[in-house]
Amino acid sequence: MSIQRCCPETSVYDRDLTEEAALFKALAEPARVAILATLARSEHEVCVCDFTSGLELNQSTISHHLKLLKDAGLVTSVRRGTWGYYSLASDARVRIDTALASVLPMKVLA
Amino acid sequence: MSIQRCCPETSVYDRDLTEEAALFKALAEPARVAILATLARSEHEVCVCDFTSGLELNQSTISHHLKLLKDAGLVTSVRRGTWGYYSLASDARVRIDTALASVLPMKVLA
DNA sequence: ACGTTGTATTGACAAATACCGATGCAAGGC
DNA sequence: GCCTTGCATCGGTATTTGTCAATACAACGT
Repeated sequence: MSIQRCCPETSVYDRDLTEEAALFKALAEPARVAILATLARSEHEVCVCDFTSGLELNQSTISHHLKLLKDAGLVTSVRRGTWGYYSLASDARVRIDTALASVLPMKVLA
Repeated sequence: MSIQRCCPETSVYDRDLTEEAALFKALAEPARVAILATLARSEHEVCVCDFTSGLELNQSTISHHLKLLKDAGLVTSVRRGTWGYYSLASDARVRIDTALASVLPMKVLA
């Protein structure tokens, strides 16, 4: 009988990935991806009022999601008068791509 | 007095993005990204026992995370004897890239 | 058959989080 | 000054989710 090893032992990837997970967590809600998708497609900054009228959520809930996105560094905000405007952070795409690459690196073709 | 409109009205992106959000939710936990990172870097399938010994989590917790990843379609599993082996789903990378592109489409350079 | 072993599942609990109503705040118009 | 308006924040509740202990299950060795 040969040795019935369970497997060619693999060591678990040990780099800390909490930052990457936190970034993905910001994307883990439909309302937030809808906000990001809107910002990514808009030429200009987007008024908060557009989100409160466009999303079927309470105004305070939308404010909450905007805050989470801002905390994640994915959006920036400006206040002009009583209105608030949000834009996609310039490095949002790069940061997500980088995080994704940390998890699933592209295979280098032989 | 000109009309003090808040903004050039922007409509919120209206396609349903719950699927994309669900996919990102699978990536929204350090343990799960560690599992994916391990699978992505392994030549072979990885034994569950490697995760239970490599991650500082209860065996049932790891089994739970593996299930979530499997439900998300990001990993596949095989049972061989009493051992279980997990692999990265072949389309995992593509599915995530596609989801990300749905949210943040690449800008087409003029 | 019986015990062992590796993994999945169940149940319970705690922590995190999404949601809303109410309130606070800052800016503008009167 | 006061009222209105747009947004943020606070407080509370309900849902989700991460975690573990205990148990179930399936395959193997004896």
